[in-house]
Amino acid sequence: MSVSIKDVAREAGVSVATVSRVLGNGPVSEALRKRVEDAVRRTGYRPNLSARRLRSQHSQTIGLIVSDIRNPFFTAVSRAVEDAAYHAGMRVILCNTDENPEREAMYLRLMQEERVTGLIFAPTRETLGKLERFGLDFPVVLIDRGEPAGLHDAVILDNRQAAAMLVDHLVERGYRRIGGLFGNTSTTGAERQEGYRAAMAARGLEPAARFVAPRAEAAEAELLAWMAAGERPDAVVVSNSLLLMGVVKAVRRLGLSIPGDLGLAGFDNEPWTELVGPGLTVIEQPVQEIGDAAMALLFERLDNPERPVRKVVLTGTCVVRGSTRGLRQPSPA
Amino acid sequence: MSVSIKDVAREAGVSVATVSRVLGNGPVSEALRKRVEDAVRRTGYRPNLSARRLRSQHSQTIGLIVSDIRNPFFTAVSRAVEDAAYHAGMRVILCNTDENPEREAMYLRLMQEERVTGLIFAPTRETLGKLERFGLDFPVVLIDRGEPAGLHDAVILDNRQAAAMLVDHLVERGYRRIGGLFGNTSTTGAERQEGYRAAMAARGLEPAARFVAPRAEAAEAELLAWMAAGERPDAVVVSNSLLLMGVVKAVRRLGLSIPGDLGLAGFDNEPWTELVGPGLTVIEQPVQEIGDAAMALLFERLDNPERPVRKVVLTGTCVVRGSTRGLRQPSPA
DNA sequence: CTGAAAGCGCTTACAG
DNA sequence: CTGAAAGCGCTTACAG
Repeated sequence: MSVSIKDVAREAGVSVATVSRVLGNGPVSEALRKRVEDAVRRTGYRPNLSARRLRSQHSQTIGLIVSDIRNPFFTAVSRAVEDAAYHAGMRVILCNTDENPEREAMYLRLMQEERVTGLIFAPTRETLGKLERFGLDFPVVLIDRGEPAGLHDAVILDNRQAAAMLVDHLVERGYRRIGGLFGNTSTTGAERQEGYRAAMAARGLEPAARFVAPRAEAAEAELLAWMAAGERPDAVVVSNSLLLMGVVKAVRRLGLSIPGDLGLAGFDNEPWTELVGPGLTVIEQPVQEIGDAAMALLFERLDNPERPVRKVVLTGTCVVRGSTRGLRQPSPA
Repeated sequence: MSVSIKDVAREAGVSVATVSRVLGNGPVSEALRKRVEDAVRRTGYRPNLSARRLRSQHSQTIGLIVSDIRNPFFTAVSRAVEDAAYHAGMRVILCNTDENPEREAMYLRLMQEERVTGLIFAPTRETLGKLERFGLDFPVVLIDRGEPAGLHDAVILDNRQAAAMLVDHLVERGYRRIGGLFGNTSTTGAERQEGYRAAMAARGLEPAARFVAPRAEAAEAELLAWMAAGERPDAVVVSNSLLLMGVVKAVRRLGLSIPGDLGLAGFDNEPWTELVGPGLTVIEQPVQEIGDAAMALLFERLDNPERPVRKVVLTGTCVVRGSTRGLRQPSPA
């Protein structure tokens, strides 16, 4: 079919070993190197990566398994990972699980069949709990969700502190009945709920946390139900941007004004959060650093498989916008 | 290192050929099949895909090269492609070019080295013009940008008609000085500009088209400059969602109201377009169908390399929202 | 149905 | 610096 290293060798009048050395920067005389390079050009030769990987036993491949690349947090992280990978001459296999444990299992098997060099993985709680059973024989770095185990290197945000920041900010702006809406599949949602709860307790306020599936429609429905019930919150903390979008939709349908009728603060500084209503107050994660740190941990682990497990905890930034400006002043009676 | 087919054969007391047949659904007696399956379980064997691909000469791999997976149009298309691919037992290699011809060239070479079964590609105009020089020996289906050549199968939107729809809609809503802002690297931008221009001419209106790099910041800067100049448009047609975002930012900075001071209509029905201001009027592309059609063209081409080149042209839908509701009525003098 | 053997396209000690 | 040869882990005619 396509031209192989043998064809190039014949064309250049050298052995295949010499061709291989030219391609791999081995020691070759200038004269032969020139002849081989010409032959490569004439034949349009392209090395067969499957053969190279098989023979060299190096896949030069990093696996990256996330819940959904459409989540801008993962989009940004994946770009950082890819950049670092290509810098190191490696490729990246990207997989979306939609938080589905069956898909996670399928992709973990794929990673083994591809003989990946290492894996960067944002698992569901369920899969995280039984990760050891997969018998992975390559290093794994967890991102976004590292709790509670200490079996793998991990890069995570201080989710409790970040959620608490949002609560503290809302309290300072005069909100008191602050509800919390969290995703129910990841450890991230659980940790943010803990930070929310702790901050509320520290202020002597009554927490009101709800959990939903990580989809905008679920958040929208939940908020509609919530506002229809008796105990309306005057502000809501939301644990990710998908849910945040659903909340904004619900607020629109109800004809409520932000921040006058409802304060709103959430996670992830996506481009659109600046453009919606008065702008949404959000926690910005250091996505570039998260991707960089994950790759750094992976390479260090490859260098030294025996080094103790390490967890890198990064801190988010609170980007304050109009959505938390304060409640509408009640008109004098 | 890891367990190979030989280890499984030894463990099961059969030949490697039999193990291979069990894995590949070849003809094997029930008794041996059972022994092999047990041995696979005990050893935790996972086939080596590099070896399988090399020997079988089937990579079972589809290449997908797009400008930026963060562009929700490509995100949606890629999900459709991946679903179809996994249905056919194939994997997908996804590459982002950022509309950079050098990256496109690099990835085209990679596709050859991976010996992909076929490629789905959204090229820049520059690369499209010299695609033949790469000597690709696998079928290519172009998406999003197929003009002008007829050398490859392609799935495209009727961009001229879609842009004309937006112009017609704006005219019906009373806008007259309708500007157009287009991306300058893809054929898509060029075609939408043609549709815009034709529709304006048909209405006897003066077109005012501007081209910018496909980034939000470029669109923002361009619109700021535009509104500062003498001839202000009363509405703008924008050729993609990245630019649309930049335009919204500029409008906010200028303190203009949509649709009262400026009508706004663009491309791609992303979730956030519903949430910004009064909602943005956009063209929705049939993304699922585009992905499906591309995969169908690819498989048909693999079945029959000799069939004539085919181009599938799909039509967009105009989703009308508040951003084109009409100009503010001038207050009576 | 089953096994022995060849070979996919490379890389890499091993000699020279 | 260079080449002949072995072998990575599979699949697939070829016999039986």
